[in-house]
Amino acid sequence: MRKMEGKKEEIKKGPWKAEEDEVLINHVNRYGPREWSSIRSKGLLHRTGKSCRLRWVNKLRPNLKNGCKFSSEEERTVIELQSEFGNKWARIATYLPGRTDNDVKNFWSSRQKRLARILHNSSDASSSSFNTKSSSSSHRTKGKNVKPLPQSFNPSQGFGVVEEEDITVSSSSKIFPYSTDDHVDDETLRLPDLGIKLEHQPFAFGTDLVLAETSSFFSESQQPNITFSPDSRELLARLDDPFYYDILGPPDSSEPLFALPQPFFEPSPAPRRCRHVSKDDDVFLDDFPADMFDQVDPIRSP
DNA sequence: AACTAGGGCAACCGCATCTTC
DNA sequence: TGAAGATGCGGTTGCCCTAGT
Repeated sequence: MRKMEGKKEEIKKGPWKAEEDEVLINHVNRYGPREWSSIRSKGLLHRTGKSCRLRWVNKLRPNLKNGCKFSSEEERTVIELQSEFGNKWARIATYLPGRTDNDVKNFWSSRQKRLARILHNSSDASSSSFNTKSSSSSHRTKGKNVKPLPQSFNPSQGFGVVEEEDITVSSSSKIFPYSTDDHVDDETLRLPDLGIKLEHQPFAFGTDLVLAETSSFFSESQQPNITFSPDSRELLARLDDPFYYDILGPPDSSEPLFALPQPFFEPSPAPRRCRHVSKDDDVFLDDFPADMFDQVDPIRSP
């Protein structure tokens, strides 16, 4: 702050120029990746030390995979590690050579946004068929011409509200507000269309568990055409393990669960519990595994 | 061709932690 | 031992590009 007392120090912000990069690289070559603040104090650049460090770490460091999309292997790694560590991007990035914490963070953020949009559209679509058995064609919508989701449903009608401390998610949570006789449309997102029965299953469960529940929930005539990826099948096989559900801990446990052996879809160290369904869609998304749709193969159109 | 929504990405901000004096 | 500065990290913002309408 003392520096600010004299002439007003001009700190440059915004995109980096090639000349600035060159200066920064030269500095690192000479002194190593440290003493970032000295870059400004020496008058080499009018950037803060933080800015210099960030530029080096995210763009100029050798062996970075700049402009290269995440491979499926990297995606899987991120998903698994995120479920294990939570949003510890720097830590996760150490498992991904050539990737920075910013890369991982951006990747995850994009993914979350995509999921949120999908869920939102799906939720909207569902509301248009609420209590309207003949309205199955409205599932075809992709976020258009849909009514807002009712804030509360009658569980007896196949809908319901997840109350605070309520660990039972019936088929009627806001996430899956579908009546079992809703038509499963091939153009809409599969999962929420399935009328899923999710009793005693916190939101943290992944798609595969959900689908496993689903398969026993539908009558034979209602069985949707679901295909499973090899990974999904593997996970489904784990359902035979009687202790598998226990990894989530007791429903009212306030202890974090991440210390326990985890499958790869435990997204947050926060205790998994169903929260009150808010009007704000984003709230429930926080409790949702972002990779919930990843292992669902598309349903073939008839 | 113009407009819009969504995705990807770079960079900034605020806070936490570490290091140095 | 405490204060100040440096560094690290996660969240957020804003810009640009592209595809769809």
